[in-house]
Amino acid sequence: MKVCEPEEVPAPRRSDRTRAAILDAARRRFAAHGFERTTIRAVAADAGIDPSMVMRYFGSKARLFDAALDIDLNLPDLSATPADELAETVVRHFLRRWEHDGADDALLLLLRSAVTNGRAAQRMREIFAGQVAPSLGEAHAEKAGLISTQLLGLALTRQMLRIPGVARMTSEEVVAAYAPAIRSMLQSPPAAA
Amino acid sequence: MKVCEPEEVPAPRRSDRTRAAILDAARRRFAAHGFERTTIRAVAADAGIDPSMVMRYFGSKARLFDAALDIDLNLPDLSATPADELAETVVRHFLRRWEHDGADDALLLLLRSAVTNGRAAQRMREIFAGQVAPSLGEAHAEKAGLISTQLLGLALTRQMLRIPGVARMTSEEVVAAYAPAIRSMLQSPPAAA
DNA sequence: GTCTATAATTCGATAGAC
DNA sequence: GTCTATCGAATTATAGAC
Repeated sequence: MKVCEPEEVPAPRRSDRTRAAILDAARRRFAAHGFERTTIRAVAADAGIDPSMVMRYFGSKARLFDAALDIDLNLPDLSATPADELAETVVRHFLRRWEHDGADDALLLLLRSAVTNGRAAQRMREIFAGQVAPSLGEAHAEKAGLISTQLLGLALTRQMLRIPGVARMTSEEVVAAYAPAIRSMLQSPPAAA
Repeated sequence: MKVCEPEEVPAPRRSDRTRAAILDAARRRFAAHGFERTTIRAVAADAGIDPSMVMRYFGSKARLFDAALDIDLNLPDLSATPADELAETVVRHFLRRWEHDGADDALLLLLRSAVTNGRAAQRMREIFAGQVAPSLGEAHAEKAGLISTQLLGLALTRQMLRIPGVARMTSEEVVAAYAPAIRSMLQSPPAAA
């Protein structure tokens, strides 16, 4: 039995660390400035390596972008949460994320790119269908679009545009203001298709 | 009495038309792709003139951007609207705008630029303080931020990201889904500062 | 694997002819 | 007022040395 790797099991290649550093820097840059304003040079500088290494690992700026958009929102399973607690729970979940991660949050990264980039918008639709809707559980899956409006609107006004009336509220004030609106959406009958 | 101008009174200079064409093309480009992806060359091509004319009229890309962001949302005065009708009215107003103007709507132009451009975000805050809040009337001015979250979230999911669950609804289904949420926000007591 | 050097584009901005 | 021509800077991407 060879004991040459004291770290985790899945064989941490020597320069997977470089790859991860590039990806991390790219996500931060894309999140802060979107696709166009992000340069490979700046990503490489953040990662502490040479710009050509980015090309070597990811081939092109577009493929780096795709790799950066391969995102797991890491949502909790809310399918067992009682309907009357669901609204508060989901709002608190995202507020806590944004308090912790700030502008680096994966959802904000996607949002910032998706408004001017068709590929990012497509990825966002996939993520909402594959992660947000399942997280809410089958009972509320058809309301995922409506809930998304609330959460994305909140991300916009509070985290990105920083509109004073929303950005200055405390977390609990935000929960108190938005949870009733979300709850009313969960309770109302589904719209006919 | 000289009768050499058969048009409107305010003396339509010969090449105010050129200026207007540039501004119109710029607004469309900025709205579709944001600041960075918009090139002066493309704007000029859309307007049917030479790129150097854009420079002559506006000096720089940044000043063209500022001119394009000098926007009147043209909001109706809702201060006299009864509180229980306000929610439906404001949602219908924006849905009708977007049906008519599509992606060229001034609010969408601003939004698309504001998520990656600090100057556009600042302009958006000014416009919300100077146009949206006054439109709602003094009684609901402090709720302008919350209402903005709803409207911007709706703009995002329905017009820009086109998340299926929201984009496929009819106008009246959207009104029925969102108006109760907005109404509950207008009725709830203001959050403490 | 990492870096240097550079090719090939593209863009904002300027100068100047007509 | 409008256009031609072009500069200088920044960028993606490639080729190749070590």
